Amino acid sequence: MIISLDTETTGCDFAHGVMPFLVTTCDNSRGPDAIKFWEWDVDPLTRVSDVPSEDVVTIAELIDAADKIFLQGSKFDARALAAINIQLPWDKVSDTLAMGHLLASNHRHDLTAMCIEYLGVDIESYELHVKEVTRACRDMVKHEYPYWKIAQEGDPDMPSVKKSSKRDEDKPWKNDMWLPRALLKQKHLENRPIFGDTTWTTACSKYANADSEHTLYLGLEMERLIRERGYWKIYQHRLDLPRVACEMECYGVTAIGEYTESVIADYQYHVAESGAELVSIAQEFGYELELAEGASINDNMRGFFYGSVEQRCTACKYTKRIKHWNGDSVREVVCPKCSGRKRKPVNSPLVTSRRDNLKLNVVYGHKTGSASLDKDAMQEYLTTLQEGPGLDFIRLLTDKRKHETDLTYMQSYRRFWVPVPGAIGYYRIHPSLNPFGTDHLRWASNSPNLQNVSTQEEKCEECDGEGCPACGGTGKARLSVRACFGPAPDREWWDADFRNLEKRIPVFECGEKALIEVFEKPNEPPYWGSDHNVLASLIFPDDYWPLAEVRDGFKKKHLQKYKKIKNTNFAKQYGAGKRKVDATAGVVGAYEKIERGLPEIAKLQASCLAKAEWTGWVETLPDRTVDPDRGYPVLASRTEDGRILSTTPFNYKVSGTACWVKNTALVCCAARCAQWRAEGFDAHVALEVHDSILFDFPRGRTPEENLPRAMELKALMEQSGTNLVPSIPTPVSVEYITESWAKGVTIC
DNA sequence: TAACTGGGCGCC
DNA sequence: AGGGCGCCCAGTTA
Repeated sequence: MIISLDTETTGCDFAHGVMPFLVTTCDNSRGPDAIKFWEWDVDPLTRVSDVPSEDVVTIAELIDAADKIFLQGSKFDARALAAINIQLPWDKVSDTLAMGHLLASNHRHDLTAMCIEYLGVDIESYELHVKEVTRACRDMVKHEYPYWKIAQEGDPDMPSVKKSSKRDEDKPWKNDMWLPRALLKQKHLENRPIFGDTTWTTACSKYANADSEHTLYLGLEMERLIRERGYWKIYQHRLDLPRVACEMECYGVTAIGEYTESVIADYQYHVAESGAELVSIAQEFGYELELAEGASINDNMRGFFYGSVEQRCTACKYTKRIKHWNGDSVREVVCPKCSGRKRKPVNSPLVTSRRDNLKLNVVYGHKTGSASLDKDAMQEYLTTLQEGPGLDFIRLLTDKRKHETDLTYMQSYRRFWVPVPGAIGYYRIHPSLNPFGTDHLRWASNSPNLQNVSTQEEKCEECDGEGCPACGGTGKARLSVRACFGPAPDREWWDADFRNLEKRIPVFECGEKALIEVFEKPNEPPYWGSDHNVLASLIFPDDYWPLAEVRDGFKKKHLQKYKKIKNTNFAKQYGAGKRKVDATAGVVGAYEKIERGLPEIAKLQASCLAKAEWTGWVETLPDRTVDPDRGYPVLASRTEDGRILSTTPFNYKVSGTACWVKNTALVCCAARCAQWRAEGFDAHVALEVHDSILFDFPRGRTPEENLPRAMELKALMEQSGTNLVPSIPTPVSVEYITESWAKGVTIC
């Protein structure tokens, strides 16, 4: 028997007690009883659902009897079922989300969109109805039962709920689909008039049942397509990912409470202090500054940067500030407030006053052409402005924005964390992981996203060496946000990074000689293991070659040029086009010089583009252990007018392949950890960040005790690269962490 | 008030 | 026209 299954829950925050309140299944008998569902009451005061144990038994038996189970986003259902003590048998699972990504990596992968794409069926009406009903109920509850626990931003039990979010799942009403049933029940209990109509009671179950029914037929159709296109082996292999993601999510990442709290307090103090200083500088200019929150800039601040125009009514208190920083002309008009009103028009004139304030030159953003105040633009001001209050202002503001960004991150970690039992002062964060969440093969992570934890450390400004009183001789004014995380007291972390993974893949695939030398002869001239040096030799040959025999010779003598080369290299890696490459390098024709100097890479890029323009997609390098003939298909991006976005095919192929390597490594390492756990060694995979994997081990008595295990995982990771066709050496470096994530010790 | 867009910034 | 993501804020619009 083949079944599909769908769960509706009271939210996404499983670590905070979220529960399923509806389970629906559909089998492939096509009979009248194909669809079954169980809907449970949710206590409106606690949001705990009342799940009869006989229902749990029935559902477990049904799952047990099934040969195959179709799920849309199996990781979510696995976690929901785990909350009612049902273990999902992963070997039976087929996931329509995984299939949707395989069949069309950059299309929408929600059930509604995929039903339209693959079945030609529109099931949106069910969702729209349940949305309408739920929102109406939420409004009623807000007035009549204000003490009911409906989903709201700021509720500590539902940290992922956001007022306005792009993700549907995070929207408040999405968490309250149990509400219509509860509200109707309450009204009935109180003998109060029933509202709405009979469809209200069933809106949620009808929606859920439509989901499970369509998941079944969608799943069957998608499996057919995957077989037809020859990706069956790859699909089977990909099905390991949601299971691993589920394990990682359940385990989570530990954070150090005391440190996080003290850094938050420290940053808050600094932000408040620099904020006050900024206001006072503006005051010297006679300008009433209103600072924006976080790293953002508001119109008031823009007025201070570029000059402001203010209009005041001569008769009333009306004032209007006009942004003239973008060149808007100012028309003098009559006051809109006290002119032309009901009685007789007064026509009070407005008085316009202009101020120059900081009078910065506008730095234009490259995307929209509008004025930009990002950190690049700020950097421009920092280097061009002369000493004075203006420069002070920019310096302070740059700092404040950075601190505020870090602050919001840390505050969100605190919102999501839960105490670690038995480890006072330690907390665990369970970010949601989506192995199918990007346009290529990277994983997405949210609530919170631990893939963007800042690594940047702040230098001590008063530092004059060893005996510095400000920093204790460390040279650091503040540790990075990364220091908020670390292993629990009886644990240790091993952080394994693929070295230059995305750079190695194309180089070894096409055999570009100079770059292979970089990787194979890291301690020899002329490149000394640095691909920056290769670019330097191409773009600044006259500067580079005389110094090529000395390690870091070019870097030391031409630091500014070296920095430009480095940025150019990064821009190139992420797919920058000709104009941007030339601009970053500061050399006209830099792009061509690179192309001529690295002809094999250029050929590979061209062939990726040609393939994408012909077929619309590229394939990652095949994996001989999965399917030696096929790689994973990744659709290229297209411009608005339908052409292939020329920068994406190569980039997608390379980062897709890199992630394939990391994904296969992750699966192997997770399996190894599971084996160790079965043997009594409690090892876990805690996190992945695109080309790195973080392992959480029990603390050894010495750093060496668990080293062999770490080396075994390193070897497993490295094996993934050699499984590619062609085989690619993918060395892994390993850090050992006992205190905080910012203080790793490089082992190899 | 909610939904949406744009800009900014963190990571790889 | 510099790839991928998530999150936050400001400002506009329905």
